[in-house]
Amino acid sequence: MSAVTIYDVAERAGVSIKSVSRVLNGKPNVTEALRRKVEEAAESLGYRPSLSARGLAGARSYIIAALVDAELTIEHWRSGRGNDYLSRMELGALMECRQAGCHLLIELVDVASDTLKRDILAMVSSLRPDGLILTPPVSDCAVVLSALDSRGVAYVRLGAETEPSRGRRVYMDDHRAAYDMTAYLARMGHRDIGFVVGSPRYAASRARREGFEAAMAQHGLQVRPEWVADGDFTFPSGLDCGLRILSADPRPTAIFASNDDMAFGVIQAARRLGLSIPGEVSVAGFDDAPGAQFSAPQLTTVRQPVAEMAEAAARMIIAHAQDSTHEAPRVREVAYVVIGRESTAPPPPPARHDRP
Amino acid sequence: MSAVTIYDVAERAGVSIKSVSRVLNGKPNVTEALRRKVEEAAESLGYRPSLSARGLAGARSYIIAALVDAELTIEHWRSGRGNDYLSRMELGALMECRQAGCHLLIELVDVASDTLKRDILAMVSSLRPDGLILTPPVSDCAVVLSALDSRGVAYVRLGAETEPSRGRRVYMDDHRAAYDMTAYLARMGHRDIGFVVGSPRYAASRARREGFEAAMAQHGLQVRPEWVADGDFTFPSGLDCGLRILSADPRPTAIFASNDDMAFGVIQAARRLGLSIPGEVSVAGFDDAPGAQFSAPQLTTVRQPVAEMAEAAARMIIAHAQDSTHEAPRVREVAYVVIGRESTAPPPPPARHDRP
DNA sequence: ACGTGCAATGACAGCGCTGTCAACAGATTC
DNA sequence: GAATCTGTTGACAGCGCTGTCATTGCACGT
Repeated sequence: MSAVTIYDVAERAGVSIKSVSRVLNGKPNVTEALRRKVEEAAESLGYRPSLSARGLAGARSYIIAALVDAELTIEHWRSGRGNDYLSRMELGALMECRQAGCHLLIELVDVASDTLKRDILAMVSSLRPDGLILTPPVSDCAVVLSALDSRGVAYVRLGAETEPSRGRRVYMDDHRAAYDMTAYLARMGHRDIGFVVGSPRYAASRARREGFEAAMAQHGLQVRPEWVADGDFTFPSGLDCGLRILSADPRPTAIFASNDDMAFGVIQAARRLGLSIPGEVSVAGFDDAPGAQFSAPQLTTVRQPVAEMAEAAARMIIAHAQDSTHEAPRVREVAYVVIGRESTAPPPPPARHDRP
Repeated sequence: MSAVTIYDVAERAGVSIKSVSRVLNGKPNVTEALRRKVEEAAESLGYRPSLSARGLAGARSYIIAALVDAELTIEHWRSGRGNDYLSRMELGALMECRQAGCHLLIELVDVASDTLKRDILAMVSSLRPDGLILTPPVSDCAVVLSALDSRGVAYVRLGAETEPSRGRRVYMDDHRAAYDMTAYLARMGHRDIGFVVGSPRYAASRARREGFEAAMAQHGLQVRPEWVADGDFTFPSGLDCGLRILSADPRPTAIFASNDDMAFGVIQAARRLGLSIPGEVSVAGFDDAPGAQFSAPQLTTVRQPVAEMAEAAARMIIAHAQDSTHEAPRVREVAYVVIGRESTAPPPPPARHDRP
């Protein structure tokens, strides 16, 4: 009826609870005979140590907490949409936790709160997690980082751009990815390329824009202000920006949006304006959102290996928790993939505006 | 530097730790003066009780664990896709947890494991969660339910169909939803409707098929075996089933797939066979997946309020944890919405096969 | 023979809370 | 005024583990 404790196992195996503890935690200096006895007893009783008791008594809690932006979450919740990034992050983290006998806890953080520092400290002292996985935009929040640093809590910043050498970090090169996508369009023959900027809350937005600009400069192409619009990563903002950019005269032959939702918006805008895609306008996105391969047309985009990033992050935390003396790498870059699909094609023959 | 404990608060407020505990847990029989003193002290120290200590000492753990099918998760992880259902579930659960000061923990469960019962018991005694949210197909797994029942752990079954009166349950009427969607197609004028069955691992698959069949019977329409194919909720299986059904002669004028991913597969199949949608074939899905509104054409589907379901589930658990004597409702049905989009339209004029 | 060193094991305290129960004050009764 | 009750507060044990340190047993050297 009631739960099995370490005392039951110790009694069954005829040893002290300390020995049981040692065996179950893989501590050294245990004879093979003892190990077998304990393992058998534990196995036959279906014993698993209490998370609370371990957390309270020992240095480790076997908990990894993922910090997620509350505002973003509320937004998704209100609109009834899932969060693909978050979901993929969790999958990766879960796979790693499972192996290591850790537990994944999702925690909301309001980075706009003026008690943010307190909130973080309170959360940390309440949970005492083995480590934290910070998702964007939390991973770029200086207040959070300094709060965690002050407590010496291990954390891994996912997709962080600012203060690159602070804490542990697993990231993708957004700058280079945006550069590559822009170059991809340029190689196709596009010279007039528009850009939809992402939300300023995310450091990645800036990196993507700068990557775009760098590629344009590198290819001797001009970034025209009327072909650049500020979105906020949502579909409506993409629609809006798309309408604005495509109403310009002359209009670009390609538009690169900072994420897929906005790219869908741009596609919608083009449709409203009677422009065919990719015939008259090419559109590229970023993220490889779930809809990207079912959209009309299928969307050219950049795929970010979010699950892989989270796995690496969880692994870093677990390695640190198991042996904090052994210095493992604190930074890891993962590879992105530019995925060419139907929404991009060479531009129509230049007939609209003259070039000497 | 180190964490704030209840002792610090008690000292600051000049009271015993027990009084601090009472105030912070909202227990009765505390004078206003004491309450204020304690609250001030706690506030000024930024105190938050240790999860582990509370869990160990008291009856509650302030942990709600969501049980997720491991196989499903691994599948998603391998293919690099997110899990929209899971994501929306979490959003809802998180919103509720946040309010109640609970923490959400995601736990993988392998329902195919032959040590399943042990696994569940071990998990429960290790975590001692206030309650569990069971997601499909775990919510329909009898072994899990009986393991939990034997320990008296509170759980809420999400979208469960079998043994309706067992445990707490939040569900949507899949049968009626499928019925309604079928009726929607019939009202449009379709008489020849195909169906793609979902994975037998999910009880919902059966409910949806039966809803479809009931509606067909009700409308005097015949279910032709060659127009029904067994899928497994994946895109490739949808493609496969789509090809099979649409190659039949005669072929149906509409196909209703048990979920959106398979509907996308059917659309792909139609495209390969040179059939226009919805001109020659109408396609309907189920779930309102993220891609459904960006697909070509936009997909007619059924929307399930997953976040709302999870919210209700979390609320049930919290209510029970706070006061297990007060008997709250144990079953809750939520409303679905049939969303008509571009992928369905009246059938083409009957010219292919005769009817007297 | 005896001491020395080291590996294996156990005794015990204590992590930070909550539950139980006792102590005490003030109000109410006869 | 003593007895009783009610509401408020605190002392203390103990939840199930891990960390520290003591103890044991055994191989080795002299």
